[in-house]
Amino acid sequence: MQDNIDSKTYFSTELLEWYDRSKRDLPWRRQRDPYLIWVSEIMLQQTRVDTVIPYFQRFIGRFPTLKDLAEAPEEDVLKCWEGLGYYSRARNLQAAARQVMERHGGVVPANKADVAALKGVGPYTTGAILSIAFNQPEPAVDGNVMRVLSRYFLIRDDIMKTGTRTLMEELAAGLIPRGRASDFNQALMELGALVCTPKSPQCLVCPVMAHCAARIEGVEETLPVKSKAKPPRPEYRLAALVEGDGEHAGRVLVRRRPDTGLLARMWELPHIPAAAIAGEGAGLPDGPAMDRLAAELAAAGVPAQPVEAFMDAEHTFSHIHWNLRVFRFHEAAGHAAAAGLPGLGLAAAEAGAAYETSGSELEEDSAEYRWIKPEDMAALAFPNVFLRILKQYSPLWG
DNA sequence: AATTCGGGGAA
DNA sequence: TTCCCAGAATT
Repeated sequence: MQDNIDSKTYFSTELLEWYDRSKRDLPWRRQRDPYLIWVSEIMLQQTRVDTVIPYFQRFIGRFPTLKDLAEAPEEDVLKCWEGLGYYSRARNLQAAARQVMERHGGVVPANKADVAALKGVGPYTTGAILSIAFNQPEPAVDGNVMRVLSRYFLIRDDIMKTGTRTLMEELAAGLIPRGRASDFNQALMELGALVCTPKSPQCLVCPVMAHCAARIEGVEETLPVKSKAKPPRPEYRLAALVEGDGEHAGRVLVRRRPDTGLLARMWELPHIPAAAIAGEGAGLPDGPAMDRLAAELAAAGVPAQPVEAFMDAEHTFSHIHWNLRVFRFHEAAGHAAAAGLPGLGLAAAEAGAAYETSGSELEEDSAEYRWIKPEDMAALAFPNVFLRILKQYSPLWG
């Protein structure tokens, strides 16, 4: 046991010394404004430092104070988050900022219960805010920390299990040197990011290599133990890029997604589910696909004529893999084209059935549609996959 | 305890 | 390709 205590003391001391010497100069480390620390921590959830930096700079330029964020239109916040992913983080962050305005007079609270009660703030972020911004001795256990601790202390528990994180928090709490919670927690994550990496850890330059149990056993590459996530399920979708006519000339049709679920409240090109698309297995023809899409558009009050199959696009979410086939349409102002393509007979209708999915596939029937021009893109948040499509359509839309 | 939430960088 | 990243909310 004495050896164990020495091992812990050694770990904390050496890690802190290493951090003081080699920490990165990151934007959110240049001050200790709890609001800015908080914003950075939310952005950093499941997201790399290099990805976050430009978003952080832009975000705090647009919303310099918690009050600015609380008073902004939600659309502005979402637009600022565009491309960063996990958009509920942005909506929760703003909701929490409004919480702070109402409950705490605009001052980020410095106690555990109040911080943990903020929307979008879970166990990790609670510890991160309290320790980094207020130097309180709370653990902040993320993926980096679990990797470092699992190796140094040779912990073989599956880090995907809830109980393992609790175990790690108790261990991490006991490692925090008195008065150095802020630096120590950041040091732990910094080590995981720069040295104790998932693959090919740089043990030879690690400040705590001498007492790292996994290194001594030669098993550092096998830790942490982590059960594999399920692969994303494939989904096939038919999307429409509708060019406006007449008063809509120079515009394209977009719609806003529902308030909840995947990509909530983001804007997108209209699309419908399909069982498959041409080139993906069955080699289905494009005609029936365009027919179904035209019917969908007509139902939305937008008669349109198909022009061509424009492009395919893929996009992987955590749990879904989208295969998109995008068709270009031209608005047919004046007459309802719900009947579908001219010249498509019964055979085409039967082929169209092959696209249909088995379950209920009705898209949001009350979806909000809008004809937009390129300048409107500055105010509307789109998922990256649709930004790519629009950019390929024309640089005007990039 | 399992699923649902994006997107991209690195090997 | 595969992994996984300064995770949280929901069911």
